[in-house]
Amino acid sequence: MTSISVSKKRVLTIAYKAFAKHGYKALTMRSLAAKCSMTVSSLYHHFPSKEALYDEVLDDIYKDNSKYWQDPIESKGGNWEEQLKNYISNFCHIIHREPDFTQLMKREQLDADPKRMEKLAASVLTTEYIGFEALIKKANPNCDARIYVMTILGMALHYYETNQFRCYLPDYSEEMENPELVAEQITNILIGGITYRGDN
Amino acid sequence: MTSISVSKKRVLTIAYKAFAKHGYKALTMRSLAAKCSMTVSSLYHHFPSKEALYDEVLDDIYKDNSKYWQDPIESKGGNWEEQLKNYISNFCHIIHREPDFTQLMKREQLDADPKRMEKLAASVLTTEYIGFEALIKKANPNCDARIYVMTILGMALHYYETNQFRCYLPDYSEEMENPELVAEQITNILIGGITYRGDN
DNA sequence: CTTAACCGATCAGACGTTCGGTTAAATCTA
DNA sequence: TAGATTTAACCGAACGTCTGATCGGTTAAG
Repeated sequence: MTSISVSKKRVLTIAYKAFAKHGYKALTMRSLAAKCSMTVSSLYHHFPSKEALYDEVLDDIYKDNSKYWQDPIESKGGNWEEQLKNYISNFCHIIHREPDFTQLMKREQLDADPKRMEKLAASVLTTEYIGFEALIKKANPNCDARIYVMTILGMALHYYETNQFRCYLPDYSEEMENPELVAEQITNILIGGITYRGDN
Repeated sequence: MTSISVSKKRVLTIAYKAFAKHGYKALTMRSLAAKCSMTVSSLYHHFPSKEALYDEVLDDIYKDNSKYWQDPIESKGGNWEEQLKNYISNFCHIIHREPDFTQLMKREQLDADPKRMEKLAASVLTTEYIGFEALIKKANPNCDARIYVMTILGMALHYYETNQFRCYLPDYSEEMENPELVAEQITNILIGGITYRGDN
């Protein structure tokens, strides 16, 4: 079991960002090679094909990013309000810090290749999903937790997915990117609805 | 001022769905021509270039879809709870009915061309955005309405953006696609938080 | 002397685009 | 109204370029 070479790891890192930015089809092996300061043939020394390279990128980031979600909800104790607050705050910080991940996942969803969808669901989102669903059920055992989970995650995800064009909307300001602020607004809604005022 | 020809309109309709499904780069003029049952040269009779064709598609759907959002929030009267309920229900029905629109807009956001972002913000979302922001401010004058609007719209948008892979998650069922059900769950959260029970 | 890493040159096919036609309906003119 | 001319819609064949991929090398470390 030989460990992964340094330069191969470097290609994977650069390809990760490039695929996220341009998409699979729009990123060519030539432009990727240029970004890596090597030739196309060198890329093919490390990877048998463009698709295999892309798959390795996905495997890599699924492995890297799954650990973010492993932070167990129960670990810090507290009632469900505090656990929810921590969870949302953590979630907002991660997707704010890792825009490439969010972008690439969204491209995956749009292209919707069945095999890759299955992989995505199995590797990243089931652990993430199940833990958060349990928390929701604790807060409200009678709700449809499947729908609650997806819509709630969508609050943060969609918010940061629109950061490229949000600046064209009225009343934009820099502070709107602050994950702590966003997490607080979302948590307020989740705890008491849109009329809720955080300082009770 | 000659009106648009039938076959050109037909191309625009087919291209709309195809661009939404595959993205700009992945959809070739040859495959589009095949979908339209014509040759590539015939496409170039109607449009000067692929990019011009794509721009016309965008102009077309911006015009077509902006009327959906014109349904004024105030029109049906009622307090803010009822207006919110109507708004969310309408929103969920639209994005459930028009998956191509949601998909293409998401691709636009990912590619994030500045000029197209500006156009998107100006043509579709400002009217939509301003009306909904006013409703949010009516419900809670002290909240950060800019963040509330984006996160709340994200609940429905992200939910239906994930419909291609949601079926791989645990406990999936067909009824989860029903826009009336989804709208109800979202409205419950917005009115009273995740612990709220609709039947008060 | 094996091996990993890299390179330049090159391939076949796909790509956006152009060109010179053909057809049939619409419009104009005698 | 009959014939001439224009126009919109379409097509097949080709152009130059870009694309993913291959091949036969070179270099340097183990």
